[in-house]
Amino acid sequence: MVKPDKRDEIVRAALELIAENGFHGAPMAMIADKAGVGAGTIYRYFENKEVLINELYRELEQRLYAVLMGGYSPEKPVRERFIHLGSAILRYCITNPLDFRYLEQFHNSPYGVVHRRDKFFGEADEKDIYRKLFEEGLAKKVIKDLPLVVLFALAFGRLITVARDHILGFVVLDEALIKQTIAASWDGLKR
Amino acid sequence: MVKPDKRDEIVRAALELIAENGFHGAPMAMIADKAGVGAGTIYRYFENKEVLINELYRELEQRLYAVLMGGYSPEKPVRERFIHLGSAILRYCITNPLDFRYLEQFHNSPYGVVHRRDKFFGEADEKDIYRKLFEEGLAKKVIKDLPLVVLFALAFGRLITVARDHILGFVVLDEALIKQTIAASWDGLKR
DNA sequence: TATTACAGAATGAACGTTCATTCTGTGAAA
DNA sequence: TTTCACAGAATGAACGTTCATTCTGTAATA
Repeated sequence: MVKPDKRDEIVRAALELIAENGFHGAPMAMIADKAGVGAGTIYRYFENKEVLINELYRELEQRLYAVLMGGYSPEKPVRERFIHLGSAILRYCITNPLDFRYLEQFHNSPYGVVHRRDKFFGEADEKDIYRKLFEEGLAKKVIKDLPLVVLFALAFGRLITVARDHILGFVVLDEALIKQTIAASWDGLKR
Repeated sequence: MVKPDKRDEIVRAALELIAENGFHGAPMAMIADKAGVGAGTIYRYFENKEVLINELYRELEQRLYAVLMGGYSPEKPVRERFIHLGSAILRYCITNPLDFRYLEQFHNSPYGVVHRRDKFFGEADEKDIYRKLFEEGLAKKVIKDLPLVVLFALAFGRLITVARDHILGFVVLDEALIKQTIAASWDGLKR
């Protein structure tokens, strides 16, 4: 009975508003307006704002995961896989600036910290390809002997920063620059 | 007539609350309470909340700048200077977690984006030692030929990420690990 | 006494959420 | 085919709360 297109409209509106104005620049009334829906209607689909925010995050996370896995071959060398993942992330962020901005907002909010803490102390996730990749790199001694968390920060912390600069208009990332950036990132990791 | 110690208390309370709970977890009434001051009193020292937030940011920026410049010798080789700056930043963030968290909150808020945009399109700042350092590195061909913004992201984006992980308790950064992290960061930059 | 600094109560705008009501589409009855 | 009854989807005005800011009376200072 529940038509999914209303739900979709709500999610899309929330994504757009939150990505552009932050959580506090996106009141429920405004989201409803943009979705072409009554304010109360949102609550037929989401228990409250927090649930909406978390559900949207999970959807984006899944989309990103699908993109990362596209063309990913676990049997290739560590370096190649690293470059594959790095390029995929950068490209995704650049072609989906709204998604990227939303993910950033989320990660830099209390929601994000809780989420990360849960992940960190929780069971190893089957989906956690980074962890696997780095652990293999460590075992094969092709990357520096540093804690996983530090490796992750070194590798991707910088990429995210570059993506943000692109979206804010401080650089224009073309194909060549993406390649060079990822290569530089790898240089920091490899032994 | 205006006693500066009240102002100081207000600033200190704001720093602590905002660093720990974000801008929206730090209502003016709570800041006043923590500062041991009436809510209205804040407005004798700061026109409004935004002004308070920006002023606090500028104070922290200056403190950080002073730390970075301590023992900095512009005549030393690029690599050494890079390592000096990187270690100084990391150490500052680690020993002043409140400052660090505040700066992060700021940078990830609309205030921060405006601030950065102004800086980017404004005149070259005399205080901008990174720019000078990287420009010199480029001229002397010791670092990769990439846009300044990308170099900056590669170099420090990751350090910030590592610092956050430390503060959130995901790694413990000891002296050795700091050294290794900075070294890895340099490896990504050098030609 | 006149002036300034201050605390905290008062104010009003903005927000998330609720709920009484209206709308819409479907299936039964005629 | 037309009419009617009904379920449940949708609505938006209203509510209670929270917050930044302003107002007001009081105490300290000069």
